[in-house]
Amino acid sequence: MNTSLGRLIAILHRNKQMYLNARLKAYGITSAEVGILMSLYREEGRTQEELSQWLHIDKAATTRTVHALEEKGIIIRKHDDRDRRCNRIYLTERGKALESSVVPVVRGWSEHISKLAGEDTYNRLCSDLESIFTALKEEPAQ
Amino acid sequence: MNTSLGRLIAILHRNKQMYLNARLKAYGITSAEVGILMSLYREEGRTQEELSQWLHIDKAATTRTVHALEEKGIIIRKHDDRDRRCNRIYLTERGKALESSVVPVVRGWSEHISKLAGEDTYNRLCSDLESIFTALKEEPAQ
DNA sequence: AATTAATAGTTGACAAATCAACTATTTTCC
DNA sequence: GGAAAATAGTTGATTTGTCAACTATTAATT
Repeated sequence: MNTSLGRLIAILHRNKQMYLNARLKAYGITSAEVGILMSLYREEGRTQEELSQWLHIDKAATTRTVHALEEKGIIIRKHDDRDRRCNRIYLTERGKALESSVVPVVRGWSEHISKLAGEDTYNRLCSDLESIFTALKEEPAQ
Repeated sequence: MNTSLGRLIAILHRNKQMYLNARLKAYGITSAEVGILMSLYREEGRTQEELSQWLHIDKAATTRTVHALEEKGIIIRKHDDRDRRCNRIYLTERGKALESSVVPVVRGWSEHISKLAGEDTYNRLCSDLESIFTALKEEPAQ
């Protein structure tokens, strides 16, 4: 085999980040913030811990990205009254309004890749990654 | 579809970095440096530009990673006499000696994923990514 | 009920990468 | 041959993320 999985994954990852950053700059949003936003568009009121788990990023990264979004007035943090350790994250009006701009850009990258790969290959790729991901989650601690 | 390609790619990418960093810490090598090293193990004497293109990273990132490897005495930079703009990168004895430690770790992650996915899925994933990658390279400027 | 464990979040130090602006060479082409 | 353009590399500012050590709060154990 000529090349390694790791290299290809890294290249694709960076390609995505550059694609998103270039197109979201106009809205003052970065690629890391998109992850949080997309998760909130599915379901508001998640805790930072839940966001970290969803995105598989360190909770410290979540803290910083959430703070940045709060500074920009896109989300607000509220203490959970039942468990005051938790911050629950909600979209502001401005955050909600951004959905119609942000989602198409995110979708745009997937479509871009889908066109390059062909739809069948793309779908197969997604489901293969999905099954790896599932196995990864069930794995005992490394 | 429940989840997005972008999210899965990012998660896999971070999983790889953590895997490598944890196992290469003992050798004083980081995941970014591995990319350069693996490329040099294939062929020494590449220029920074060639390394940047191989890894699809910014030339500024290459500069910094190459400098770090030089500091550690793992590689040396030599001006190309034909074209003095170029730095050609060579492994030191220490760099060469590291191959037998570094390569198995890198291979270890691929094997780890291969086990999780199953060999057939893994091979299919690699070839699908490869074809996307080929298309990406041939693409006109974004 | 009090101590101990675990969980959620924050902070500081660092690593990995981008972009933009810069220097130094080499190529092009008039 | 000399001006302009292209190429290779560097540097500074910024983003994205990890890890480790910390504070608060809640849950478990005795």
